[in-house]
Amino acid sequence: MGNSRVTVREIARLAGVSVATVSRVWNGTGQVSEEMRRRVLEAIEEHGYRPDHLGQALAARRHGALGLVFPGLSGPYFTELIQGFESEAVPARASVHILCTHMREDSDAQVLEMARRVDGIAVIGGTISEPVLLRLAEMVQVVVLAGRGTGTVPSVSVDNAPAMTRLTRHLLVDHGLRDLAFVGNPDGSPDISERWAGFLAAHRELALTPPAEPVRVAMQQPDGVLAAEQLLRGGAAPQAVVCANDEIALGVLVGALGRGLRVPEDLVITGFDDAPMAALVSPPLTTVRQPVRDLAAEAARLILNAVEAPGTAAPDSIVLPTELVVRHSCGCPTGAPLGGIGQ
Amino acid sequence: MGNSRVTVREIARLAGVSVATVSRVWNGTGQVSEEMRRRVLEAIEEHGYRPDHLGQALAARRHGALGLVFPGLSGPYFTELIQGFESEAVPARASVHILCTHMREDSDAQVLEMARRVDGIAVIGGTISEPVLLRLAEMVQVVVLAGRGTGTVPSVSVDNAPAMTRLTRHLLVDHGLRDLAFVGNPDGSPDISERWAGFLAAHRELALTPPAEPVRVAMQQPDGVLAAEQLLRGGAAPQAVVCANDEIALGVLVGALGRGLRVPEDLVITGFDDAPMAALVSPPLTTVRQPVRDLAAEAARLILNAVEAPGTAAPDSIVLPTELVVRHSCGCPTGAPLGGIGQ
DNA sequence: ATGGTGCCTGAAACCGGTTTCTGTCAACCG
DNA sequence: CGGTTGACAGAAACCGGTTTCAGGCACCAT
Repeated sequence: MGNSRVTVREIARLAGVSVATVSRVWNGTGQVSEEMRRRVLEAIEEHGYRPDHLGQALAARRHGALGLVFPGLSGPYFTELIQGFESEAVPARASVHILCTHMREDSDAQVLEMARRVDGIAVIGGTISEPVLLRLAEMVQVVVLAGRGTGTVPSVSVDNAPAMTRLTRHLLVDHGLRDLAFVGNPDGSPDISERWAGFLAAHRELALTPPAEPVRVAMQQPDGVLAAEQLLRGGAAPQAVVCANDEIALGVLVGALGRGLRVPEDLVITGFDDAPMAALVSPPLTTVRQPVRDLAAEAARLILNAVEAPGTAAPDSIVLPTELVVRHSCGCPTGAPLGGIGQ
Repeated sequence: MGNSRVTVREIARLAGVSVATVSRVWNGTGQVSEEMRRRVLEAIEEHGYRPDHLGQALAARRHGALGLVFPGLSGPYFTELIQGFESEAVPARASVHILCTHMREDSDAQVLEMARRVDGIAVIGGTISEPVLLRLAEMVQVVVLAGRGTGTVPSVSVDNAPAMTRLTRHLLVDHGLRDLAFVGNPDGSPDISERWAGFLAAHRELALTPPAEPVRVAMQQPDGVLAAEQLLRGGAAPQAVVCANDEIALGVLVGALGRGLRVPEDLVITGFDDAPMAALVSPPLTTVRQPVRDLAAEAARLILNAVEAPGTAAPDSIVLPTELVVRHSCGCPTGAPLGGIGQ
């Protein structure tokens, strides 16, 4: 019945065997006679013995745990990341530790503290400084998630820049728009930085002048509403608002509709992520689909493999593909065929 | 320089002292002469020694970790929970493990597995069955978060039913509405169950007939869109849609606006949570504010205290207050004073 | 009878810390 | 001078597992 206080030695005593035998029976390693096995299993059963995780971990010099470090938790993007990460970790019997740095100044210490408790860590790009990242990497296996790695540190990310270039080109070329705004803070994360770069690149390749500055706001829906107010306040509203993610886009959409604008007739809006809501709002959102769950799952797999086979060279960085999803908010007719659009 | 491979005994050897002294110096316990302290600190500094967490935890018989168990991760509610929980755990030097059961059938085993790795667990109400909850409680400190406890298991929740009764009464009495629909699955979680109960109670106390059945959908924005389609499809649309949370409400709002309805003129919509977006949509959402972060922080505190002082009797269950937030989506004029409304 | 071979088993070492317990030594007191 | 006290240091036990290593034993071939 009872459970947590009973140890191997206790079980060994009760079964009249050595602790080695108990361990062998429990783990199914080595050779154990049928008689011994029966006696041990009986004692285990009767006292509800389960080996202490700390003891096991100490002996194995492995924590059986993976860490995930965020700047802060917000929106479907991060929840998807967590779940993708978990979907790989849990079957591998690794628990998932999470840490939100919130950009606190003691967050470096906290990340290093986490490193003492896990076998590997996935860090969301832009969350911690490079020196700390490197120190981390000499303690545990590290992967940068949604960002660029650093020499020894591999990364998993998506092809943000090309995707954003395709999307922007679609607006500039196929819809003939000229006055685009970009909403999102490129300094906030590598993802955004690359999307901003892709946005600029599309302008450059067409010899058009992009806006000098993005509208720098955070990544959540309310921030989009804020951005909409800022953009639509003066008379000089842009023709299109290219948003760094869907959440911002949904916020901008709410803000625009709230001011009586028609989308896409009066204002074109695009997002990034293809969040579940993107397809459901009116008008449905033109966006870029990225495999967020896969991204995190891939990161977890990378870490688990490296932990499993420590000798192996640091794995290469991985870039997952994205997909342009054209809906109605860019001005395309609803249900437009996707073929042949934007290159 | 190096770090992770160096142990107490190594440092002891290098400093020419015993391991006991190294431990005393590091922890600042006991009496150590200035000379010894200096030698030890020098060796520690030079080799970048940090005590192994597993060794410490094993000796202390404490993991220094807390667990958080979810059905699945979705929306701002859960991210707020995580962050509230973390805000208490991290300063207490406890790491946070998370587990999404996704209602998998092996989730019981996974929760029990988690119990071997943490000092205490907060379980979101309705996530695991009562027998498992009780088994869990004999292994570690357990708190039910947003749900009712079970005898020995304390809980932290909000006054869902009274709050929903107040909100419903506001619609029935102050706005004279008669045909209300409830969107949300009462079997999905104790929270929703209580809100549905509160909704029914308001009807009962006014001798009115509530709808026989709620519209059973999940808790995210897309589900609200779905519910809107379902409710508004036939000619028999209700006068008001009372949603189990803000996310559903925002989805219903999007769905309703998409069908050309005016809110609140043609359809009244209310939510629950007071999520950030609630105040920003048009019309702003009438809802109930609940202290989600505090809820989780309180749960973490409960666990930490219990772990700190194991002798103490199981703490009482805690019910945090909520607040009715009247905005425009219920039909009240924008910026209406809150005083004197709904009791 | 002797030696070799495999199968089982348990004592002991190990993982990396903390803590108790014993003992030394100097200072202080009568 | 002998005895008490207190500060300090280290040996060893402990936390709860796993794994190595050596030995006992049965069986078989020579």
